[in-house]
Amino acid sequence: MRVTAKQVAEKAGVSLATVSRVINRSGYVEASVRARIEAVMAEVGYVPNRTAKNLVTGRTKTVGLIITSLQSPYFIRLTEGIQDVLENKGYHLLLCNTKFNAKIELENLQLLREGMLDGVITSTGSLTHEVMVELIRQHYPMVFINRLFDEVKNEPARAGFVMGDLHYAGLNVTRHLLEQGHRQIAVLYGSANSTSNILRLQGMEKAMADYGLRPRPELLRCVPNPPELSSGLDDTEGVWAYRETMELLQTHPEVSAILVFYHPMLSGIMKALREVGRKVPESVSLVGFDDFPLAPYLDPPLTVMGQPVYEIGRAAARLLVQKIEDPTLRVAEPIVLKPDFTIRRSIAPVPARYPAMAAE
Amino acid sequence: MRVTAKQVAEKAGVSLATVSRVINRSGYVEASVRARIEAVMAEVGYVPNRTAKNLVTGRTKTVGLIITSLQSPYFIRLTEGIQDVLENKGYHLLLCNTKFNAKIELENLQLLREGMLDGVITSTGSLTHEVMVELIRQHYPMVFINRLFDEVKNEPARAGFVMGDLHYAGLNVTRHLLEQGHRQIAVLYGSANSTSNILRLQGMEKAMADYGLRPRPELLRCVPNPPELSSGLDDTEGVWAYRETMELLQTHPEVSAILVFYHPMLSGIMKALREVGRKVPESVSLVGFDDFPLAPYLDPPLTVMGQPVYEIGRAAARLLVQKIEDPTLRVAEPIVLKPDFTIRRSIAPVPARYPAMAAE
DNA sequence: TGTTAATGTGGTAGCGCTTACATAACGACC
DNA sequence: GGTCGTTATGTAAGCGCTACCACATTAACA
Repeated sequence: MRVTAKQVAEKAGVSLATVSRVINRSGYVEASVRARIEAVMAEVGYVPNRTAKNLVTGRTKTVGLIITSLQSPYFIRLTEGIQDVLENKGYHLLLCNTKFNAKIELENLQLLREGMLDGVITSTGSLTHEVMVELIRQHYPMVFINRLFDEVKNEPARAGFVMGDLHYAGLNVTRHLLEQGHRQIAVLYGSANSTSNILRLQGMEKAMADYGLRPRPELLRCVPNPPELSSGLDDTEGVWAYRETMELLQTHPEVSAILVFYHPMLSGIMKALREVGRKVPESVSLVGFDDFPLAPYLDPPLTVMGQPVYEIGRAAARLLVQKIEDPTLRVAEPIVLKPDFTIRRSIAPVPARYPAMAAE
Repeated sequence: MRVTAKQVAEKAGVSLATVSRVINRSGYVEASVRARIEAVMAEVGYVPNRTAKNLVTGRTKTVGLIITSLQSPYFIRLTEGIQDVLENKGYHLLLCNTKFNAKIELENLQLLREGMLDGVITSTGSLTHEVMVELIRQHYPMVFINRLFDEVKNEPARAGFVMGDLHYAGLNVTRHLLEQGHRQIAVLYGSANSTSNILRLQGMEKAMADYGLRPRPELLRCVPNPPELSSGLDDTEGVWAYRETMELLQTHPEVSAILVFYHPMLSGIMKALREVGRKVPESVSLVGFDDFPLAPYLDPPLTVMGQPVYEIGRAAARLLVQKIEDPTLRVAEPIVLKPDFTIRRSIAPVPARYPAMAAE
């Protein structure tokens, strides 16, 4: 039924080894023999079995990418960067979309242990922290995006790290808002305890500290637990964000600016703002993190603090492939890329008629 | 170094077969023996090798998804639907983003032949038509989204088809515009000769025919050739769409409505409209195909003709898994799902002051 | 002529697992 | 007591390929 290399060998009157050499262009094969074998392969429609090859080489030329959502332009652009690199290095991408569900994430990490993946790139939060540390210690090729592991900082490992300078990002956005008179700054983020959000929040704290202020914990809102989220509903994250924003605005109408750390929440936030009649930017300023093509065409055009996401993706993929192909390569310093601030119309100074927003 | 099932067997004092039975929960194993084996597995940190299993079973529990872009909310939502189903059936997703590059598409289809994929779902255009037909004839499990193959219509095959009713979609949008007085309707689409675009255009033709009109070919604009596109540039499709739209508006200022078949073009189109001072919807109406969370928050809120994309994805994945697991299952009628029209503010009647737009 | 290196080909041992198939013990049942 | 079905375990034949080693031939050069 399916033709094997052995059958090709018999039909061409050569050994299996020679056929293998032709397939992989390895070793020496006389031109005429190669031609004969290739003719036979074409004639019988031979296709090599990749699974068998994977078994004997111990490689699959496949890497896993673990993200939490496909609705975020950040993950999308990241994926594009990664894929563009993988593609021209001959690797394939197995996509795992966790929707903040640790079980799904663990199942896909298991594929790394099971030898189905040569390596993994993760850009998720802290749900599977211990397992990650364990895998790093076992020297599996992994690259983490916007995430660090203090536990293994000084251990030899094949793990790599690529980051945007998120502390700087949080600091700059906050400073910009403070300069415009904002004091009641709210944050909506997707994942508690994720390195990226922690860094951004620390940047924010720093900027506020420079003004002798501190963020108000009740204005920092996070995504709910996974089971609630992964419902397959259209715009799940938006629906949640809508509820959270409504609650926020009703209990804290003094909020004068909102930082959106996680873009899938944007639709819900804007819906809530509309419903309660808070115009952007006249009555509330809005800043997104990470730019996307339609940001300039929103109403109003969205100001964003962006990372060079595509480049981050490329760097991550390059690093991972390096680490896969050279097992001796050990951890280097994290690769850090600078963010860029794109100011559009969704930010405005605090209006004088709302003193509560400027109150400290 | 890595522990194998054989080593586990030795250490537990049983045969390899029994270990395999424990791993797969197949056949009979005495409770005490099972416990002993499991204890050994835990002790030595045994992880089964998936590649070896794949080789002997001839299955990988992995399916490929081929799309043309990640920047389209259509593909994103489709992917989510597919993944949600695959996940709970224990399958994994290998993602192939072709960016209209036939070479990339072919390489990934090859994985199907090579046994690395159990099946494939495609949602792309016509670049690899012959190969698809060949694969269908060879009874590989495949599901096509918004695409039909007349050549194999009456042949037994494992191929499946899932579609939105795109003819109906094109017809309805066009009719709606005609009713508002529009006559010079332009279309910007991503892929020439793709079944979905052909169906939408046929729907459009039908609607116009009802008015005694026909679409003007010079107003129907398609994406350029692949090499031009796949540049890794930020918002590649948008940049192209910008150029195309500028050209369109300059040579045909009488255009009063634009249908956008491919969402990644939207940013470029809106940029062009802004630059030439064509306000939406006052001086030009805009309709997108397929809804997305931020559509209501664009300026102006975008009217869209949407498909139930998530459901299409789910149906496709279910069908594919069925066909993988039951090789005798043969082609059924295409699954067709109805679209839904969401009218927002980006459409308006043709203004009386622009007679050219209403001219036939 | 002998020595060495380069070229070309075959044999075959696995990679780590699943899966017949064989075997055997044990009740149950007539 | 013989036949059967059920439970439980082992033996071994591969799945289709790569990669190592052995061997043969030729070319190159002192």
